Amino acid sequence: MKEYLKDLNEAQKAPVLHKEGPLIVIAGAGSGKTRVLTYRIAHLMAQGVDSFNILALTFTNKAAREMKQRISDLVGGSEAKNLWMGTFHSVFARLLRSDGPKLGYPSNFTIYDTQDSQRLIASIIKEMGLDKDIYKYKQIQNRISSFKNSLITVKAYFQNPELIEADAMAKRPRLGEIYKNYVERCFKAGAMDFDDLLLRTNELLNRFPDVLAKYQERFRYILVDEYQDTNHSQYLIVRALADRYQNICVVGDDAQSIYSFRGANITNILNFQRDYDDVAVYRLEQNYRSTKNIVNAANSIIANNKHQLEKVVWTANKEGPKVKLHRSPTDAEEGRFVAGSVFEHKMQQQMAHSDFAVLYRTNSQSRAIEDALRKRDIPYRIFGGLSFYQRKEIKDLLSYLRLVINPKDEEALKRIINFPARGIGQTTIDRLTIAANHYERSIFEIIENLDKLDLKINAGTRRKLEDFVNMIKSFQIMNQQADAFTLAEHVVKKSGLLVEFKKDGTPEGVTRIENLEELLNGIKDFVEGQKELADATGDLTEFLEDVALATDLDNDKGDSDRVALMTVHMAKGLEFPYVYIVGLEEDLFPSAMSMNTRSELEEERRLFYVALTRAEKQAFITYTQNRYRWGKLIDAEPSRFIEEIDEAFVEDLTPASTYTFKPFVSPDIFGSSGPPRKTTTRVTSSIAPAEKQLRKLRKLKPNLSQPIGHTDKAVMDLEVGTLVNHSRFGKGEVLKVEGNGHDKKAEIQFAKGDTKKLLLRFAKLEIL
DNA sequence: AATACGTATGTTTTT
DNA sequence: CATACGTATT
Repeated sequence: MKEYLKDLNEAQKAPVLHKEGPLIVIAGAGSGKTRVLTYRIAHLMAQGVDSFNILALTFTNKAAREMKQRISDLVGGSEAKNLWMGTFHSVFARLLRSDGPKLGYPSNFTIYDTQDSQRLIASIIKEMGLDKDIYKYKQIQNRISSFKNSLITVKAYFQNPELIEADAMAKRPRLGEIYKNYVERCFKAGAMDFDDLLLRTNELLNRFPDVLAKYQERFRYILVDEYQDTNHSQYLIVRALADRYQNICVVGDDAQSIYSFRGANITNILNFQRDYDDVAVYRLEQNYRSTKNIVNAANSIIANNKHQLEKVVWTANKEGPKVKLHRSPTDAEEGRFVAGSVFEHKMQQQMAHSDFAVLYRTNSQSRAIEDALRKRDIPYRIFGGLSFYQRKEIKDLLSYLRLVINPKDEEALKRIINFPARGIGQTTIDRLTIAANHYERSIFEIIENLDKLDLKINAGTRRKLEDFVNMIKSFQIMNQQADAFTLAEHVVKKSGLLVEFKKDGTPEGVTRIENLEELLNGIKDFVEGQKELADATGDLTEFLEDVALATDLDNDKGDSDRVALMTVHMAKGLEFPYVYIVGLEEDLFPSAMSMNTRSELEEERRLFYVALTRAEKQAFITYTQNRYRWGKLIDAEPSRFIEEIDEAFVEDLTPASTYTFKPFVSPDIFGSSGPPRKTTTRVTSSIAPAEKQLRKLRKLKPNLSQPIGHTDKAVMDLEVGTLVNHSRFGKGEVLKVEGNGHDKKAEIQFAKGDTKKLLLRFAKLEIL
C-alpha cells in the first residue's frame, strides 16, 4: 500500500517506519540520509500527522526547498507547504518575528551580518578609546560570537572568573565591557546578529513557559539534519522543543563534523543517546554515491582519526578508476591541469560541465582555477567567497532598504548617511553617535530632533541631515503602498546611487550598475514568487531576511551548465560525478591554523574525508610545489593526508619526466610504497624534507611514539576493573569490555564523572 | 569635508 | 595581495 517504501533499502526503511520517540540515524557519507529524512516526513504525513506539527531543520535553505518539493511529490496535494523547514537561522528568525517583541525586539528587527557586527565592534573599541592593535575587532567579534553560541551572556561572562581571567591574561581586560556595549547597541538598533537568532530563541523559550509550550505543541515532530554540526545554542533549542513529545529524529555523521570553528559540538551527536530515554539507533552504512575506490580511499583516510562512532561504510557500486593524484610545479599549472582534465573527461565521457566540481580549502585558491578555466573557455560558477550580497554596491542599496524598514539600524545608517557624498563628514557622525549614546536614542531619532538638542553642528550640516532623514521618510511612506520592487527601483534613483556609479565611468562602475540591476531583478522575482506562497507576507522585511540568511548555494537555480568551484565546507551535502580536490599541501590542507591540537587536525582530516566523498565516479587530488600566497611564491610540501590514503586506491598521474629535474636525489625516506613526497628543486633549503617533516610532527603535543590507530597489546587485553589513564579524559576504571579484535570496546568510568565507550583500537589508553 | 597616498597588517572554513 | 586605517593636503 505504501508505494514509496519500495524506494528504500532495509536499513533506510527502519528509521522511516520508526513511530514515536527519539531516534538517531548515523549515516555514512552517501548512504541516503536526505532520502531517509524526506521519506520519514512523507511517511509521518501519510500516517496522519498534521504537516503543521512537523519541524525539519536542514543545513541549507536550498536543501529545505528541495526536500519540500520531493515530499510534495510523494504525498501529493499542497500539505507539504505547511511544513516548517529550513536552516536553524531562518526558522528561528521567523519565530522571532512573531515572538521577539516579548523580548523587546521589534518584529521588523534587522539581521546584522558579520561585517555589520565587526564594524559595530570596531566603532565601540574606538569610542572606548582602546588600542586597536590590542583589541582587534575581528578577534573580538569572534570571541563574542563563541560566547553567544555557548549561551554565555554578558551577565554570565561577568560571573565567570575564568573567562575574565583569560581575557586579562590576553591583555584585554575590557573585553567584557565591549561585549556589554555591543549587546546593548545591537538591541537599541533593533538588530540581531546571526548568533542572536539562536541565543534569543533560547532566551524566549526559557523565559516564557507559555511560548515554549506553544511551540512544543506545535512542533510535535522534530527532525534535524547534519546533527553533528549543531552548536550548543542549537542543541538547547532542539532539546527544549522536543522535551514535551520526545519525537526527535536526528541524522548525522560524526565523520563529517567540520564546523567546530563556529561552535559546532561533536559531542551533541556522540551523546544523543544519553540525552533522551530509549533512543533507537539506526545505521546507514551502504554508500550509494561513490565507486569502491573512492569509498575505500576515504575510509583509509578517516581511519587515522581516533575519535569516531563505529561505522563501516561500504558500497556495492563498481570498482571505478583509482583516485588520481597529480603534482604541479605551481598553482597556475595546477589550474591548467584541472582545466585540461575537465575538458578531456567532458569530451570522452560525454559529461556536462555541471558534473564537475573543484573543491579547495580556502576561497583565495579559486583565483588560479578561475584563470585556467577562463582561458579554456570552460564555464564555471564560484560559490561563496565574496558573495553577491556582500558587494559594496549591493550592501549600499540594501542599507537604504534596511533603514526604511528599521530606522534604528545604525550600521545601515552609518554606511549610507554620506554615500553618495552629501557633505556629512566623520566629525558630524561622531557627534551624532555620542549624542545617540548619551540620550539612549538612535542616530535617526537624534537627527529628527536636532532642533531641540544643543549639538555642535552648524546650520549647513543640519540642513543636509534633515534632507537625508526626509528622504528616508519619503521612502517609508512609499513602502506602505508600493511593493518591494517598485520601492527599490525608486530608491536606486532618488538616493543618488545610480548617478554615483554611472559617473564613475570605469568598467568597475559598469559592473556595479549591472549588479544593482541584478539585485532589482532579484527583488522582482521575490515579489512575484511571494504571491504564490501561503504563509509569506511578501513585504520588504521578508526579502531582507532572505537576503541576510541566503548563501550562494541557496540561490543556485541549477539552471546553468557550469563547473562548480567552492570550498570543501560549502560542498558538504553535495555530490558530483567528477571532483577535483586541489591544494593538498601542508599548511594549506591541513590549514596552518588548524594543526595545533589533535582535534583540530582530526577536523581537517574529516574535511578531507568530506571532500573525497563528494565524488561519484572519479576523484582527483592535486598539489603543487610552489604556490602564490600573500602575493609571494612559496615552497609547498605535499599534505600528510596524501600518504594517509591507502596506496591501493590511488594512482599517481604526475608525469615521470618532472621527477628527473631534481638537482639531487632525495632519499626515499617513506619507503617505496607511498606516493612520492616532495622532490624539492630548492637548493637553498638547508633542511632535508625528512627533517622538516619531523619538526612539524613534533609540534603535535600528544604522544607520537605511538602510531595513530594502533594500540599496544596490553591495552587490547584489558579487563573489567583495570585502572587506566586516557590522554584526554584522564583516569578511569573499566566497567565493561565487549566485542573482539578490531571491534573490541571498553566502557570506562572516568574520574571526571563521564562514562565513555571507547574503541580500544583507537583510544589512547595507558594501563595504570 | 573630501581626497590621495602611504603603511601596516593579516589570511581557514560560514549562518 | 587586498583591505583598512592614518596622515597630509587641498
